Amino acid sequence: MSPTAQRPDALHPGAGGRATARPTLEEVAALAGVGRGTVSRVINGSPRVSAKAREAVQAAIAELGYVPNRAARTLVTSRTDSIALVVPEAETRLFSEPYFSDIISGVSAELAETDMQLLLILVRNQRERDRLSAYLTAQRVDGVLVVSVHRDDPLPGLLESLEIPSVLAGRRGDLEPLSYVHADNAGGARMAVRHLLRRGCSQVATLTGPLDMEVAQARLGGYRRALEEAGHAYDEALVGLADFTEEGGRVAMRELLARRPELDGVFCASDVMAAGAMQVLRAAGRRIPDDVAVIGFDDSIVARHTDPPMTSVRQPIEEMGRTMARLLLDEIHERGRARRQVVLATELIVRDSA
Amino acid sequence: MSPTAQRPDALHPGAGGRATARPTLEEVAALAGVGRGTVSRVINGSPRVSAKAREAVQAAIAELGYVPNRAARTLVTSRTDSIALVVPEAETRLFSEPYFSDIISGVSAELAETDMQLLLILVRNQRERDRLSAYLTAQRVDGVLVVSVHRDDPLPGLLESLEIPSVLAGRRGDLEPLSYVHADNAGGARMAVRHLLRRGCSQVATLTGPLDMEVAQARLGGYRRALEEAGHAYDEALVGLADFTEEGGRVAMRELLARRPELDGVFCASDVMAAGAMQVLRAAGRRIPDDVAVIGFDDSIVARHTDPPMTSVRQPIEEMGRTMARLLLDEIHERGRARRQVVLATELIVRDSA
DNA sequence: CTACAGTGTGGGAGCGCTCCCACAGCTGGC
DNA sequence: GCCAGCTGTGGGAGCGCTCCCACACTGTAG
Repeated sequence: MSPTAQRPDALHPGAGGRATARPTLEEVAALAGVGRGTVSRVINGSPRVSAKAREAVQAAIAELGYVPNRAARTLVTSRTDSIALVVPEAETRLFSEPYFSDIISGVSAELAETDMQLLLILVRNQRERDRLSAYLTAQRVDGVLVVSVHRDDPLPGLLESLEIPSVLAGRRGDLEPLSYVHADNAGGARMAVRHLLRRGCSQVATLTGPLDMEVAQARLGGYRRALEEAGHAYDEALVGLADFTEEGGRVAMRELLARRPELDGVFCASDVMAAGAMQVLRAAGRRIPDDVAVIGFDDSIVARHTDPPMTSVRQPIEEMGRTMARLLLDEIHERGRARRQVVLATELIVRDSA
Repeated sequence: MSPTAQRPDALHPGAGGRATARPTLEEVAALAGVGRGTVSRVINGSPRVSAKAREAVQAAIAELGYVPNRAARTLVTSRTDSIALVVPEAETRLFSEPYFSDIISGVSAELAETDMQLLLILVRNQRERDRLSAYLTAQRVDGVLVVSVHRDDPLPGLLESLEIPSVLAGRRGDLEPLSYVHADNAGGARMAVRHLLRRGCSQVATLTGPLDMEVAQARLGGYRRALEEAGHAYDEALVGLADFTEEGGRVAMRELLARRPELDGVFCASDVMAAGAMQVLRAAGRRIPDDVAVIGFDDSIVARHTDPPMTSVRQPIEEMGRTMARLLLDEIHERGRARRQVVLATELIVRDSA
């Protein structure tokens, strides 16, 4: 709420040549020769309207080009018919490209069947976080989708206490109380590492994401699991802590190479990290995949353009978006039902880098 | 407006354990010992309130955790304090990655200073186009931003006739009546082609975008201009019609190579097309840049990951987003003012492909 | 015939705000 | 002492809907 200069043109109410005032429900009723209640019933699909009245109303609506005023409806129903997709912006940068837009695609595909409108809200600093809190508190949406969650993010807690229907992409931990959809990160990582081992790699390293994110933890967990299953000892020196970014991948790869020059395989928890790692490896004179095999995660557009094209773990991102939307709609329509939690399968896309 | 089952839980009004009802302005007034008008004035930053009253009101607001009900405000002011960013989804796919999210970044950075909320609306088919029309007609936003426009897109026309403040990213043609922001596409293309010529290329081809888009036309125009300035004849056989996509780039490149095997430079109107073209060139045994120099457009993430890294024309996408938002806010606040049209400079980022 | 359920309907009340009119209190000039 | 001109204030009216009660009008049963 900015404290000043809210209405720069308060002197000219309705000025500016805005098109003629929109017809109201009252006018439709008058034209159709019925009462307001009947028009409302027709608009909202109530069955208790005679065919004759319904036709008269529909004709009047068509003639006047009537469109209901949502604010008025919201005021009385306190439904808004819109849901928010909240994106911690730092995240957008990291996951970059397709992840973000594929989620949106999926969500909006699912919403297409509905009257729900999708709102996008970016949050990248404290100021915007506060604005969001106010926004949510003002009940301006019927539900919230949150893309990617850090363990210490206050937002899910806020959503919980506000009792706003919400679905997370990913989760904070095993005991996530909110609904969520996520990919089988551990399984995908395990698959990737097994692929490397099967290929004959004996010194498999990994580049992780930020470990305050459950995704990153899960992928690291899958890596460990695959090694253990194959009887390899877990070697901390083979674990490079990074942050999902390309630059982070480069830095961590360099350190890894210094610590364990003999490594012959790297599982990276994101494609862009893998791309960074591949640059470093090539600069160090390693051939890919002959000297070092590399696998990424996400199967993003980057994976298809590296040299050589990158083997990567695909997660069904658009499907995740669809599922999130579906769960959220369920939760909105039947308040108080149990939380819903869905895990979707991942898949290894084999190209030339491993 | 779905005609059925609008209110699945009409039987349990207020059921579901939603948190206690939000306080209203009336309650704030009662607690502060003032009238509704005074509270409203405080909230809206009117100067005509005594310090004493203001403090009392602010204390009451804090105590009750009062947040104004936007629907009620919208109902009376017919301001919504939100603007829509409309994305023709097909477009998203093409421009893919950073373009889209950078625009959003810019817009939302500019909006951060404001009370305006950003809504994202995807339109990918006729059904969604209709929904959007209804949405806009219902005046649910104060203004509209449209990302990338085809010459025959009905949306700008609709915006014009609805007299909704709006700003386009790009334009339909020279005589665009709506406000717009776009990059200097012709200039960027010209720069790129001049770079190729200066490098010694004598047979410079181009891959275009879909020519029903002004962007594509402008980039082609810049290509022609640079050739003419250098005294080269315009050779239609060197122009490959494509569609901004990678696959389109591959196909067009193959045809180009068949028609003019002697070509030694290619200016591509998008990075992904350039990436596709590079694959085809390499498959045909041409070395890049030695045999054929390649330049892309957008300087997207793809450009940094091709082999060799791609020279590309950068447009200041985030800045475009900021500017669009700024123009739109201006237009919203001072209705009836002239349309605003801004062109931002492009820049050639030289890497190894040319 | 009256009683009674079941339909379809009209319209009052009210959602939570902003707008604006009326008015109280307080100067200061004549 | 009065009147004008300020401030600051309270609260009525009304934005365009939905909800729901009351009521007319069927028909069928008692």
